[in-house]
Amino acid sequence: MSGKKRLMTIKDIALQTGLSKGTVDRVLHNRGEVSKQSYEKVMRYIEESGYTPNVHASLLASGQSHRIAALLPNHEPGSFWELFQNGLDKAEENLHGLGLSILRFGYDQYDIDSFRAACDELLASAPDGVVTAPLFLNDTTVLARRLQEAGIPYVYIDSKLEDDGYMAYFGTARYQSGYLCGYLLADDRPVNQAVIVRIRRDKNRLSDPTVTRRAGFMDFMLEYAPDCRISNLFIDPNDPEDIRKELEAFFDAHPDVRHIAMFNSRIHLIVDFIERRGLQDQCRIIGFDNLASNVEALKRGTVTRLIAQRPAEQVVMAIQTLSDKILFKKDPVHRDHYLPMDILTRYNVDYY
Amino acid sequence: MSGKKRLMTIKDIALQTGLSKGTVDRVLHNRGEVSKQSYEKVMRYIEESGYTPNVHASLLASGQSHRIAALLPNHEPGSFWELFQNGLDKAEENLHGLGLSILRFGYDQYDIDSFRAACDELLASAPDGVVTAPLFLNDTTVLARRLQEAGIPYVYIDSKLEDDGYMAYFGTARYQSGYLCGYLLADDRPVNQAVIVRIRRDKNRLSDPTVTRRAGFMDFMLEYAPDCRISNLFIDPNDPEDIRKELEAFFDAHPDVRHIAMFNSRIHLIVDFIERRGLQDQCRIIGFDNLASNVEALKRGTVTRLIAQRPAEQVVMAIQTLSDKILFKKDPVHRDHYLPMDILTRYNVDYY
DNA sequence: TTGAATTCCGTGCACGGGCACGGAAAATAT
DNA sequence: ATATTTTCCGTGCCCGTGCACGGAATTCAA
Repeated sequence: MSGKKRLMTIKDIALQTGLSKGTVDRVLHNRGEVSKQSYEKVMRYIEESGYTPNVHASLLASGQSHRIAALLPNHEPGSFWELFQNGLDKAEENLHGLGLSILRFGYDQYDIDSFRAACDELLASAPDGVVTAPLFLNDTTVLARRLQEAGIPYVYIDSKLEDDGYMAYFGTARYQSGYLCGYLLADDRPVNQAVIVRIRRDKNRLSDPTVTRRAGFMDFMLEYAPDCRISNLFIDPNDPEDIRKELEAFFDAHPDVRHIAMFNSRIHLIVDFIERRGLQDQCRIIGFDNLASNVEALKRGTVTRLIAQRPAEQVVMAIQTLSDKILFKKDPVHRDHYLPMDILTRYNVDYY
Repeated sequence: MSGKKRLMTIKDIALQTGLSKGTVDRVLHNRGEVSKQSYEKVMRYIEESGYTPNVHASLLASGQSHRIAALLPNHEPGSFWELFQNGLDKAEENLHGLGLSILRFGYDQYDIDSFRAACDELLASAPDGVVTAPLFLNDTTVLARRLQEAGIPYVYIDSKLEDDGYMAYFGTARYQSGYLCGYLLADDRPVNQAVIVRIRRDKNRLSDPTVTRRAGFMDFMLEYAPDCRISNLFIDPNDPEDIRKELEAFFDAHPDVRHIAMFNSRIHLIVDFIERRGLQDQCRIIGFDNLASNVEALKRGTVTRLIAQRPAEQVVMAIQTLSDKILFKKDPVHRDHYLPMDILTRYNVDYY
C-alpha cells in the first residue's frame, strides 16, 4: 500500500561520508564550523545522490506553528472585498494541520487612520508572512518598508506597488481588462453612443483602480469606433435617489444610448433603473466582478457580461506562495502573476 | 518569528485525562483495547478542546513515500491530452518533498489493447491512488472494480462513469457547455443557418463526449432560433485533403452560412480553409479547448470564441484531492466538481 | 613547553505520533 | 483457593531533522 523506496536521509549521508549527522546538518544549512574538505565532500555526495530533506521531519523538529497575516478592508456583505474573504476561508482549510494559521486584520477602506492602526496591530503580532491589497498607497509603502526591515515576506493581491521588496503579486491586468470590456461592449457591431457610469469621488487619497481600465477601454473604442460619443455619468453609490435622478436625467437627454459600462464592481447599482425603464432587452451592459447582486442581474439578463478577476483565487495563491516560503523556503518562480479575466454570461456563471 | 501558540498534543490529552498517550492513540485510531469509560473520557476531551493531530509528526512516524498513478492517453504535442500533462507537471511540484510521487501510465486512445495493458501495469504497481479519464467505458469500469477491491481511491477527470466507487470527479458540465456554445454563436442576433463540423467516426467503442454538448447546443437553438437550419458536416481529422474537399463542397452548396461550431477540440482543422476562402471576417466560429493551434486562430481573429475547461486544473485538483486522502485521510466535501467553462476571446486568452 | 584560544565535529535530546511489547488488573474457569 | 484467560493500559523505541552542548584536535600566544 505504501512506498517501498525508502528515501535517503541525513544519516545515510553521514554514513557514506564518514562524518556525523551533525556535520551534515551544518553543511545543509550553511551554518559554518565545517572544514572546507568536509563541506565539499558532503556537498558532492548530496549533488550526485539527489538528496531531498524530509519536509515532515524538518517541520516537526524546527517549527512551531507559523502565522500569516491578511490585511484587507472590512467586508460588508455583498461587497467586493467579501470575495477575498472567501479565499481566506478556503486557504485556511488547506493550512489546517500544517501548523499554519491566518490572522485577519481589517480596516475601513475610507478611513486612513483605521488602516494605520491595523498596520501597527499587524506588525505587533509579528507574523511570518503578510498578504495585503494596497489601497492607501503611501501608507502601504511605509508598511512594506517596515516588513522588509523585519525580514517578513509579503505578497500583494488585487493591485501592487512598485517597491522592490514584495515577494509576489496576484491580480489581473487592468488595462487589458478595460480593453476587453470595450470588445465585449461593442461586440463586432457599430456603436455610436456609449456611457460610462462612474463613482463621484471626493478627492481622497485612495488609489483609483478604474483609471487604468478606463484607459484600456478608451483605447479600444478609439481604434474600433473612433466616432463613438462616450459620455461620463457620475453617481453617488450611497444615495439611491441620486442614482435614479442622474440616470433619469441622462437617459432623458440621450434616449438612444444602448451601451453601458462600469469599471468598478458596482454595476448592480444601475440595474434597478434600467429594469424600471424597461431598457434591459435593448441595452448592452458590461460590468466587473461577480458580486452576488451583479450575478443576479446577469442571470436575469439585465447585465450582459461580467468580467471577473478571481478574487478568491488570488488570495489562495498568495497564501500558498507564502506557506511555500515559510515552510519549505521555496521562492516563487515568477513574481507577478496576472490571473485570467473571466467572462461571465448567464449561461456559465453558475460554474464559477 | 514563529508561533507562541503551541498546539495541543497527544501528550496533553493524556495528561488531562489521566491516561497514557498509548491509550489516547488507541482511541484516536479506533484500535480497540480501550475501556468504554476511558474511550469516552478521551473523546469528550478531544471534542471540547478541538484537538487536531500534527500531520507532520503523523506522517513522519507512519509513512514512507506514497505514489499516485495517472492513467491518461498519450499526449501528442499540441493535442488535447497534452493540456492534462501540464497539470501533472504542476501537481508534481507541490508534491515534491511531501513523500508523494506520480506514476504516469500512457496508452493509445484508439487502441483498446494498449489501454488494457496500461491498466495491468498500473495495478501491478500498487499505487496509493489513481486519477484517470474514462475513455473506454467498459474497460474503465473493470479497472474501477479492481481498484475498489484493492481499496485504492480513484478520481475521474474530464468525464466520469456512474459507478459508485469513485472518490471525486473534476470536469465540466457537458450539456451546459453546448448550450453556452449556442449562446455565443448566436449572440443575440438572428441566425438562419449554421453548420456543425463533426469528426467522421468509425463505430469504435470510445465514448463520444460531444453528443451531450450537441444536445445542449440544439436545445438552445431550438429555443432561441427555432427556424435556424443546422447542417452537419463530417470530416476526417487525419486527412487534410478530405477536410478541404468537404468544406469546399459544403460552402459551395451553402454560400450564406456564417455560423460554425465544433464540439471537440479540433476547431483548428478548419481555419485554414476559412482563411483561404476569406471568410474569417464574416464568420462567427466557436470552438472548444485552448490548444496552441486553437489559440493562434483565436488571436488571429478567425475563431471568434473558445470555450475552455481548465484541463490542467482538473488534474491539479484531482491530485490534490488524492493526496489529501492519502496523507491526511481527508475526504472531499463534494464528489462531483464542475469546473468553470471559460470563455476565451483574443483579448483575454493571454492570461489563461 | 604549557596554557589559552580557535576550529571543527560528534553526541544526544527534542519535536509529536505510531505501534509493539509486556505487564497489571479484572474476569472467568478449575 | 489458585490457575488461566481476557481486558485494558503504560512504557519505550522509532521515524528524520534541528540544534545545543561539550569535547577533541589544532593553532596561536607566552
